[in-house]
Amino acid sequence: MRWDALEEEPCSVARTIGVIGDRWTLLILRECFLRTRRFEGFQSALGITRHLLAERLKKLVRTGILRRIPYQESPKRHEYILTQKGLDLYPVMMAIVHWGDTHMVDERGRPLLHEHKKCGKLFDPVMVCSECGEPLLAKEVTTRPGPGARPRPNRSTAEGEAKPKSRKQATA
Amino acid sequence: MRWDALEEEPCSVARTIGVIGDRWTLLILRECFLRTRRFEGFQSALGITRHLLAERLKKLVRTGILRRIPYQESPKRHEYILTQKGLDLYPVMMAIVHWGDTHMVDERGRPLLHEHKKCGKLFDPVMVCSECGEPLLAKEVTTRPGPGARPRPNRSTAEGEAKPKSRKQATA
DNA sequence: AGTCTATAGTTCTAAAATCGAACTGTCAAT
DNA sequence: ATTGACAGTTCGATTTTAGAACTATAGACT
Repeated sequence: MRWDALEEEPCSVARTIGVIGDRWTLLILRECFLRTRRFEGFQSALGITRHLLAERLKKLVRTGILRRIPYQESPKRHEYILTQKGLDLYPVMMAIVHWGDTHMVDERGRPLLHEHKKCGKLFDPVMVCSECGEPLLAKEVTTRPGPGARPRPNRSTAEGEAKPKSRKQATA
Repeated sequence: MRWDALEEEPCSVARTIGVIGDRWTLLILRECFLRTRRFEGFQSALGITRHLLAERLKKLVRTGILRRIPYQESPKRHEYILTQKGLDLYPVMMAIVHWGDTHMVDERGRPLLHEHKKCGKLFDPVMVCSECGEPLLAKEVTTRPGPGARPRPNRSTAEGEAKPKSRKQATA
């Protein structure tokens, strides 16, 4: 599977990953949400090589996540600003932050706290159901094919109720 | 920046990305949430090389996201099951799915719909504030250093109010 | 006994991506 | 004339990934 093929898969996860699913891109987006806007700002904050940074920024502009806006003439200089499409990645970022806060912090605790201007409190992000407002748990959700569904490539026999014709079952 | 260094950064995004922030790992996790559990199942669903799949599964087990559980003896065979830590990645997955559903679908529409067993309806995932329950928007959130904060490496002069000593301002 | 299939890997070489460092170019300030 | 800020580009060396073949165990089939 080549990586430009990802964007044509009939799967919203695969398509999204095709655009933002690499390490540097995600870190660049973190910086965007922390208000970094300029080449040097990204470079010094991340330690990314200039070569890759230039390439990733180009891709983010090409995919409509960032906009490249001039902030001065002579010499021409540009800032990279999140578009609405880019801002819509906020839940992805917050979900990542929150998982890290929950499972990856060291003894010092969280490096960053978030305050919701609307209610004035420090908060955690919670993923809820748009219909009933309850927090979402993986076990309480089922999926079904949507209008854009296509048959998945062979998942063969590896799935399901594990019917190994007559092998000794593990006791776990 | 080497990649094992990511997990020691004082940033929950960086640490999380150090664990799940590559393309194959995210796709493997998608499969996990779609109930794939076995080596062959992942391999045929994803088209990943067996070499990389083995490596990524090992890492996911090592980081406590998957558990490797025997399901038969002779020959020994194992399934890869999400731990609670892994299940907690559900909001990350759903945020990615939802962004893809919003910004990356083709004319056919969504490939997959989600039903919430609790309320019985098809839903979208919404990220809300744990304190007031309102949907979270990037612009309505401010950050402050938490107990685990450490000074960030030089973000130098690239930030802030863009005070180019006296250069011609762009008109944008 | 020999062969086939299922499953879960490991090994190897070639191709692609990334790193690290240096280099280019514009313009203001000194 | 030189230096510094900024935004890249170029290039050889290193690391990762792709793609294919190979190993191993054991039941089923002939």
